[in-house]
Amino acid sequence: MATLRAAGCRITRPRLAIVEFLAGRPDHPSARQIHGRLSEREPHLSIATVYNTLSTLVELGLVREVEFESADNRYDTNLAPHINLVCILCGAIADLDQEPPMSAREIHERIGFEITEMRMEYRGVCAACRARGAGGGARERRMAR
Amino acid sequence: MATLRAAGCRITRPRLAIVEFLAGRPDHPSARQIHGRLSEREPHLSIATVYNTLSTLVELGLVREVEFESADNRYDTNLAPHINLVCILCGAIADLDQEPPMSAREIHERIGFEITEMRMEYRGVCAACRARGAGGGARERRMAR
DNA sequence: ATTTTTATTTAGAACCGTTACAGATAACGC
DNA sequence: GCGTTATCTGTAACGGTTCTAAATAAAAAT
Repeated sequence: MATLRAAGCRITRPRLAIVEFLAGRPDHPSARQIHGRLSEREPHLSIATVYNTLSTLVELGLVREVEFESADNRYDTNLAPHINLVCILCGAIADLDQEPPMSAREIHERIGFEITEMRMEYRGVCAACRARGAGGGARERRMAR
Repeated sequence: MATLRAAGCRITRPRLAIVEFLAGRPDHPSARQIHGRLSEREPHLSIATVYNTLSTLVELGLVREVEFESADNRYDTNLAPHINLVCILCGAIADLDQEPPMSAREIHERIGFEITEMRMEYRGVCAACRARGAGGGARERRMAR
């Protein structure tokens, strides 16, 4: 919020709602999820505003946009290096703090590629879904998308 | 090709063209790139056929579909664990063989998450683009998408 | 306080990669 | 060759995201 103000952004009702919503969640909600949830108390909130706000948050470095296969983009407030554990059954995304397997500096020295962003993603079945006895049928997998 | 036949798939002209095209490329072409290139000699090749064929190749485990941010999906014939180096200027994608930072077994033991797929992606500027003196302007970056 | 400025919001259309569909085509088994 | 049916083609539909123009409201100026 302070960062927004410092950047010369106006503090508006939709922005407050979206930032508050993001602050209270450890998972990685999608634009659609944010819009769906907030619509209950902000009936006129436009999906375009959600995208606009997320985009300024990304520009300010407060949030990271992450694209997943066959699913909506997710918005991640954990900016430290970590692995995204994506459950292919329920769609939940959890973080696992972990350094990347090769540092940006090492890659730069070895092949001259200059890293600006690193990402690690593991897909599979989360503990909850396994406990629930979900065998991993195609139907459930489709549902999670 | 043998795998296709073994799976009971018919060997058709479009399939031959697409498999041959993929075999001769170390990069990760997108469906659109494949279609664009092959259209020169196969003028009636439909984009739908490219997607269909890629999808069966993925099912047979011959190719991996990889989704990238702000870009078409790419189809990767390197099935070993590796890092994808994505150039944000020219869009090139290179592989860097590298074991993942934490094994599937270790994650399973620690938090009960069962891995089916791992992915590592580093984004940045490739050596060629840096040599070319591309400062990294917003215009070039937009072009690469 | 009121007015002015202009960033932001809204609703809806446009966009674009991908997928679904229906009819036409052509591999493969006989 | 012939028939069966998987596959292909062209096009429409889909869905998440982005764009646009008009309306609104936050902050600055008066």
